[in-house]
Amino acid sequence: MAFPSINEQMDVIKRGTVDVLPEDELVKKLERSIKENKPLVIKQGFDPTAPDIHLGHTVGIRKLRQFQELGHQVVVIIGDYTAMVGDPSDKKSTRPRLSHEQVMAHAQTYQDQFFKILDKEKTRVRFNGDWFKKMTFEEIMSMAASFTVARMLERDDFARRYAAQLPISIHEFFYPLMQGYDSVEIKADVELGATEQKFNLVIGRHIQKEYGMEPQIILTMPVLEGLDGKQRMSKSLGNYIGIDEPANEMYGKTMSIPDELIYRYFELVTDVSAGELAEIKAQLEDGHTNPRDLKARLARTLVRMYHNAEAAQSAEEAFRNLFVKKDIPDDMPVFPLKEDMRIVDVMTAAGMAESKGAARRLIQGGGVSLDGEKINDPFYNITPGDPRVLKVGKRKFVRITPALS
RNA sequence: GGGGAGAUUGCGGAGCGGUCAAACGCAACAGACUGUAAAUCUGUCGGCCAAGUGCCUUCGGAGGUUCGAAUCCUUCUCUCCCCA
Repeated sequence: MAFPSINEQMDVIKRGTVDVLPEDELVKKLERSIKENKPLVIKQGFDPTAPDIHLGHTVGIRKLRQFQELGHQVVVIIGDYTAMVGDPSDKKSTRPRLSHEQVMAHAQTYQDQFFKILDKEKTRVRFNGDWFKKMTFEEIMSMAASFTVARMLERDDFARRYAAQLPISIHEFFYPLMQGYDSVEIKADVELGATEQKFNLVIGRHIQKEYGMEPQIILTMPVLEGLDGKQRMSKSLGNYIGIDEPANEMYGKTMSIPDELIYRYFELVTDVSAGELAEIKAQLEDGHTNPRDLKARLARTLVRMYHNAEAAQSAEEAFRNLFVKKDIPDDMPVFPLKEDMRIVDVMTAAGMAESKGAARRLIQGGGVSLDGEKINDPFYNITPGDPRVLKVGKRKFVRITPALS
């Protein structure tokens, strides 16, 4: 197999990348790979702590995909053992430890989703439990001996937690060591991770040296901000776009990102070419283009990537009808009504409000309408007559129909 | 091993015997304005009841004192700090 030239490879590798450390070593590795016609081993680890992959994860996965396209060997590590520790990076507290069963179940759904982006044939998947569960205590001690507490405490989050008098459990110190040891096991040439992973990635270099290996290159990718534009995209913060989400959801969520993120999303999570990227950037800055239109293009692009062109088209139409023309959506959940019910009861029963109190407050706050008419009376009675559309907030709709009994 | 401090409603953080479902800030939700963007302004922010000086659950867990406890006592669990 012929590899592209060093420059071509570096251009691809550096798109969107924050750090390549050290860059000259990477160039050397690439040179050697071309000379010996041998692919580099590219590693990225994933904690199967949450079962859904969202756009934030795809930043790294897509970089792996690019390496595959360049002809290199991608190894995805499922951190079944490390997940039981829980990565303390960027967390202010100890994560709950997961059971091995939970982890394995998550791992399966993870893999299904990986291959929406990665080429399955060209990907090796390894579980780090494969080697960790066989380790003797002696081996664990020698691994632990390769690193000092002082260096461990240099790490930002540990330092912060220590200073803030928050608990740090000993087992959390194992996380970076284990991740580093994974690189030893698979003889990684390059390890990819988010910027917050930098410390862990550097430890990988350190440990590889301890084990007499050539250290890996570390490549850090930015952490993608979520829908709120401030915090990292994450499932637990609820500000994410999942790659398995229905087309309309995906489109709508994309439209709600702040304008400042439009370019970043194009750069990090879509395939638009370098030329198009430059054009988008220019349009965002020229003051003539409505950022909304670029955002719509982003939304279409994403839906096309994870669904298809028709879905993108219809999601866009649905979005326009709903929010530009303020029509009601075509599809909405149906609530069968058997007998008269008060509106607050319907809202709670249909899952549109957490409690009757909350429903009442929504009504009093003017957030509820029935067939387009604002309802102000929390005791309003709905009768199972004609089908009616109940709207709560901006985007919760339910169609009330008489129950067929 | 010894001594000290602490655990409050999503988070931070007041409260230190009744007036506490618990100040304030953040987040969140709804409304106005918009481009389901941002910023700003307004309202809400434990649950239940046709809604009131109403009832129920909540201030780490379990007991106790008291007419009355987030507040006092005992004990347990967890955390942090200092000493060894």
